[in-house]
Amino acid sequence: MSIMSVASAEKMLQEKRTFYASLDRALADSDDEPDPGRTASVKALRNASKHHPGHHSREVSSGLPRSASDTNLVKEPSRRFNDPAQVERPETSSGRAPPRLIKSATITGVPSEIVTLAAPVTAIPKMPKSMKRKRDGTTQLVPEAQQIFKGMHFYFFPNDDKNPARAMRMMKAIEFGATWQKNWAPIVTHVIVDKLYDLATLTKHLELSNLPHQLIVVNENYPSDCIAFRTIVNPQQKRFRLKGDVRPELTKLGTAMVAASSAEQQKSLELKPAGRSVMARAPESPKTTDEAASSQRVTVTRIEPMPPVRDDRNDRPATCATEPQVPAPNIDSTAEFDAAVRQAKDLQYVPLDEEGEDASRPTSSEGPATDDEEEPPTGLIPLQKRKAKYQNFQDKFQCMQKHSAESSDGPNATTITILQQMADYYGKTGDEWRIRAYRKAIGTLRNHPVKISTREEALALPQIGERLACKIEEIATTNRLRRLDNVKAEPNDQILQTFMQVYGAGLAKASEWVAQGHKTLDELLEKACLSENQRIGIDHYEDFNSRIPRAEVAQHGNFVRQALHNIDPAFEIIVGGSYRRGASTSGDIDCLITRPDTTSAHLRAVVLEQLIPTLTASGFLVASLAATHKDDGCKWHGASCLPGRKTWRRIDLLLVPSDELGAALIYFTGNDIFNRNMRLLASTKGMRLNQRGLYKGCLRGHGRKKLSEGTLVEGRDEKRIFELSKAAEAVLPVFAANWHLGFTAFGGPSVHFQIVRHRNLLPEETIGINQKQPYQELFAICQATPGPGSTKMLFSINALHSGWLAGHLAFLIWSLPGALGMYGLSLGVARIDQLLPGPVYALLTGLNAATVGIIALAAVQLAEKAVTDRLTRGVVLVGGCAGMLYSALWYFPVLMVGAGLATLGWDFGVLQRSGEVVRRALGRRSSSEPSAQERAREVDVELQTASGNEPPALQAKEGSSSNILERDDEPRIVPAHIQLDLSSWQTSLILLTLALALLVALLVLRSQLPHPPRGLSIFANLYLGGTIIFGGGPVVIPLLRTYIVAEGWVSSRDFLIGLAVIQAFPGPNFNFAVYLGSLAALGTPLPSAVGALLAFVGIFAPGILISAGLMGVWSRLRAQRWLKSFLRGVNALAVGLVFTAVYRLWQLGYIDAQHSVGQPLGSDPWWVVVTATSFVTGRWFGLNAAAAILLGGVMGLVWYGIVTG
DNA sequence: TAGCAGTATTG
DNA sequence: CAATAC
DNA sequence: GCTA
Ligand SMILES: O=c1ccn([C@H]2C[C@H](O)[C@@H](COP(=O)(O)OP(=O)(O)OP(=O)(O)O)O2)c(=O)[nH]1
Ligand SMILES: [Mg+2]
Repeated sequence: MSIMSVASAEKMLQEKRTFYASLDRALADSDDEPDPGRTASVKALRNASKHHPGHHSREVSSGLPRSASDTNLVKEPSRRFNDPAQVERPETSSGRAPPRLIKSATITGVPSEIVTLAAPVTAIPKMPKSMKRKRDGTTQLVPEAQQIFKGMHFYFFPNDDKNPARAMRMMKAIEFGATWQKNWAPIVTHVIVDKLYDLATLTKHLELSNLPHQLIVVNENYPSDCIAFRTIVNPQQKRFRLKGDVRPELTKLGTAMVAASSAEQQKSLELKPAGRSVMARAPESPKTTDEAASSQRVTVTRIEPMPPVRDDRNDRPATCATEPQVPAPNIDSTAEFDAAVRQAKDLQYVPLDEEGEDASRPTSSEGPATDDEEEPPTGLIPLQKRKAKYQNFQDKFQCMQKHSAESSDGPNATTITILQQMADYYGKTGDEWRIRAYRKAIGTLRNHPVKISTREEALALPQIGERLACKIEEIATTNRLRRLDNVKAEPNDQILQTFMQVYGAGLAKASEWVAQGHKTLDELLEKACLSENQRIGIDHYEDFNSRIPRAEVAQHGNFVRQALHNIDPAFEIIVGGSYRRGASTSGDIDCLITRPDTTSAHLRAVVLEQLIPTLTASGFLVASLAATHKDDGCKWHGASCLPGRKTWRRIDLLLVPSDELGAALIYFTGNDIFNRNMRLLASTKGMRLNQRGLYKGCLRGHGRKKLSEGTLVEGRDEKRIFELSKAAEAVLPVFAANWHLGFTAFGGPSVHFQIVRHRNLLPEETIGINQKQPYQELFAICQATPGPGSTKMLFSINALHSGWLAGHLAFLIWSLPGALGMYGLSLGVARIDQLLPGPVYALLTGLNAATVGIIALAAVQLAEKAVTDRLTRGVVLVGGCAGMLYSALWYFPVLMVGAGLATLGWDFGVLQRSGEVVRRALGRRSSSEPSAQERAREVDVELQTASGNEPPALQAKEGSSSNILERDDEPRIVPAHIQLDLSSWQTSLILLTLALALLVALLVLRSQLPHPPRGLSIFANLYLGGTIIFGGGPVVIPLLRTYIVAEGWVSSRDFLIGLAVIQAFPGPNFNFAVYLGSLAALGTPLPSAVGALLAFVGIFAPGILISAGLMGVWSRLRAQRWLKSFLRGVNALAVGLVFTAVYRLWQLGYIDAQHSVGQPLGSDPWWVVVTATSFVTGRWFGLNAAAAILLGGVMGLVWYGIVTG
């Protein structure tokens, strides 16, 4: 049976492969080129191109791919006479029809002469500014066969060439055979509308009430896509639709045709029309690349291996960006924060073999490490700047990618590299947003532990939609992507690429240059019109595009610092940017200049009038590229050059008044993506983050903000409170703030946290360190271990910075007040016993009802954010049900482990099914021991088919927690003192063993003693609870109920009273244990204080022990997929238990004088109202938890008043 | 169907 | 204002 | 190109 399922799965895969293959063939056919023929022509072309270099260059200068002409040479001459002439392209939909259709139409079409007659010669866009057509002022058309727009008449809107980009498009369109109709005429077949305009504007402009139905109206993407794919693509695609175009998709007539002709693509991958097959144009590519390479003056700089600390490497390889989401009280908060941090910090570089890999890493020539920035695969660094950042170097090595990539990174490495290349392609021409989408998708793929090979799997992942999913499937099954093949080897691309890397030139300028026919930088220097900065940029192209070794960055920094100190020693300078992030090489030197208690005016005065002149005079500053002149300006960009050296370096100075330092540090430490994510996060919280501060009350109607409010930033008085480490200063208020904001809003505070941390912590931690990394790891650890997250975080940070003692101290300060309060409460409750006055019952019931609402809210949010794939949802369900149906001491750990194993088994099953990698290992297993593994797999497959289209997709959404960081992988240099070497692995081992031993000992002891003393039992139970509670907060409740109430130590009513109160108490929810411990000691010889203490220690110890222990070995563990997989299940189950808590509390929340046991809240509709109110206000009205609960209390009292009065 | 970070400098 | 940059 |  299982075998069958496997077989069928395999068969499906096979089918897919053949399907793609046939698709290929089909496309090839449509190109009139049978496969073998294609290959042959390729060869021919190669030769041809070798023999006619001159020809090529000329072609290039016309701004279109040489390939055009090349292809033409070899391509069937038959093409020559069949010219489109689609003046009256039949069915109007012809334009919408995919390539093949058009081609056939073409053949039977009217001869081109007619067209020409009918359609006046095209108008010629005048290229912007300096752009002069080299040859005879006429646009050079591509060879006829390539003139995909032949017979088409374009009307642009706006129909002028003022905008260079548009002018560019016009030219291109003309080169490819279209005409530009300067005036509106019936002959127009296509209207190309700029993105900015909508349909209404267009129709108004044309004074047509409704457009001719055969007229094709598309946005500016259309011509470029057509050109990119060398074919007429379906203009109906959404991405070509303009704003406000709500017209029905297709005319009736068109529908049929499109449907028929594009069936294949639709069905397959919705590949956008894949155009001609790659090969058609392959020939020129060799030439191009050579040429480009030489023209590029690429400095092939060898990267300084910059052997950062060795041990550092070992320790941080990687980081799995994606920690299992752990439910935590501050749901969004930790998650989002974590996400942002991750994003910013590099997470996952996961060498398979850490040690071995490290050694060779910097230059490891084989590994297109898929990664960017500082790790060019071969020792050569194609220069690249920020803009080019995502670019890959291995275009040429695609064939090799598979292997190297596959082995060097996650299971989806291959897919990722290819997607990267797609992104690169779009990066150049396409819209930035698409790139953003690709980046995000790549990010989630990277974090995904399991190979994604089907559309459905992919679809289930966040940031991956229909279209990317299709692409992913294609890549996974064929290992390539047709579109990419088409796009590659676009000859001008290389040049464009080169041009775009000159400082001061971007896409627009570079395109312009290319269109003018420039091919080399030198040529630009002579002939093109350049801005001042661009000239410098070209003069120092190599300089500016080389990465700067870390040491040199520091030297530049010191140089500036010294000069500054000569002027005024109170100035501080911090080298930011990638340097501060710990990169081993930087693209520039980012200097942040500040001075305590100084205004920006003063800073500016000093820097601009003294520092810069001085440095310039001394020959250090050699160029000024952008300088502030305005009063509020605060930055200076230029170039510097160390004495005795000749390479110029880009240097940026940022002047920062002291009260903006925190925000400025965030900004300048960056990683641009991190910044963008932080800012996005801020905006979702109704705030605004920029380099000066964090503002709130930011309204965004359609575009802008209104209220800017005081900076929430500054560290302020929290310092007074805690004399501990700076970290404590930074962190505690955050958690405090977090509390106030309730457990649903960490967003603000997390931003706050960042700022405060930068401000207080960093300046003294010296420059040049990456401080985020360790924190990020701490978060990961705290999330992945049981116990209260925030508490562990606090403890760890302090321990890290100031030693164990400080860690404990901080922990006590954080949790003790609440614990004492709870203890006090327990005494009160114990005394009062049954004698509560009526209003108190009402109050408590109100609190309970509201708490239920809040917990339900938490449960829902957790479920939504942390659990997203089928399996874990199932686990949540199981957990919830299982928790409701039964509960016992042993039960929860078993459930947890079971859930962990389930996800583990699932992941393995999936791996096995789709990844050839694991197959053998598992196969071996299944043959000898068919049961377990095999069965698991079988279930998978069945589930999959049964559920139709939505198979596993593991560990998807990661919520915000994991993946914001799409690009992250700068190697980092982290100073030893800030690393997580807090514990060596020996220490770790000891701590972990201790935690485990204690657990075992307690349980054994307790079960062995016939009458275990209450104290021991309390401690044992809570210790056990502390060991298995992941995520704290709500999760703690059902467990404590079982472990304390079910034992009969504390009454249900008292439990509820405590629960209601703890919600409004500061400190961790785990303090609830103190209360319970105290009460549990009642009626035994044990003093209640001891009971409380035991409970306190018992509940906190395991978490602290484990997380402390893990710190030393975390970096090794995190890379383990199985661990992530396991934790995923555990966490999901924990979420399920939260639902259980909702149910149980609901059943018992109604306390009154008549009953000693709580009644269901449903017994009086009012409590339902209260619960609903707290849920709704918490969820949709942004009311924080504490407030919602208090509101519940008030409502309870109101009820009492009404009922009794 | 709009949104995707938020600014600063240049020409 | 658009382009480029951080 | 994804999300809401
Ligand atoms: O679009 C951007 C670009 C940069 N920055 C911030 C973050 C970045 O860290 C800092 C410095 O920019 P730079 O271009 O120098 O990047 P970097 O992070 O220092 O990398 P490198 O200089 O190594 O290229 O400015 C942004 O906020 N947005
Ligand atoms: Mg930099």
